[in-house]
Amino acid sequence: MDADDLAMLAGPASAVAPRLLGSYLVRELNGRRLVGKIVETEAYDESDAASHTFRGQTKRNATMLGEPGHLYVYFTYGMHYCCNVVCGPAGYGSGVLIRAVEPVEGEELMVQNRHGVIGRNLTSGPGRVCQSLAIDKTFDGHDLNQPPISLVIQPALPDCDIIQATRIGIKQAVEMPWRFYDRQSRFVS
DNA sequence: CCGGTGATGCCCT
DNA sequence: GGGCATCACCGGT
Repeated sequence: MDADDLAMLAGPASAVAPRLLGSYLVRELNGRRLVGKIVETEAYDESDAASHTFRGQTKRNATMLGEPGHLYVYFTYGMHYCCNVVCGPAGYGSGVLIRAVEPVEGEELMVQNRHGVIGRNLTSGPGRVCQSLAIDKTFDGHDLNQPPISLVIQPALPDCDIIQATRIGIKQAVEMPWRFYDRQSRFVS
């Protein structure tokens, strides 16, 4: 990421979320590279009742109020990790949940991380993304400009390929249309 | 293909 | 002590 990319991430989550479609999440693991193309995202913002930051800063969500371009990882439902790209200015709690990626490189190792799951279910869903790329809470706060997890921004998808919809799995603010996915991808949750 | 449900642990109230 | 930004598995279609 260069200075322009970081400036983009400092913008509002609802603008960053569609902009991240088509970019790459790169994970270096055991000397190998795992690359996933981001194909589904959701925006979360402190003005938003579904967001972890809605009720202010806590020990769990502190990363989300930090510097844009870092990774916010949280644990949920007793067994899954989910990861977000922190966005917005420092001090403002917002981020973009990575809900699905498409394997681009290192698919065999992703399958191994997922205990043999193959096909669409390999990486379609936020818990699956983290498991396939071996991302856990130890990476909460990680700078996405540094190995072993980095974000490589690609050109924006054309508008005609971006579908906007309501978010999944939440009980608050269900009507906000802050989920975005790539129409061309079969790896959407 | 679809909906229901059990698993399971941490954070917040 | 309740609730959760989920997943895998099961059964019925």
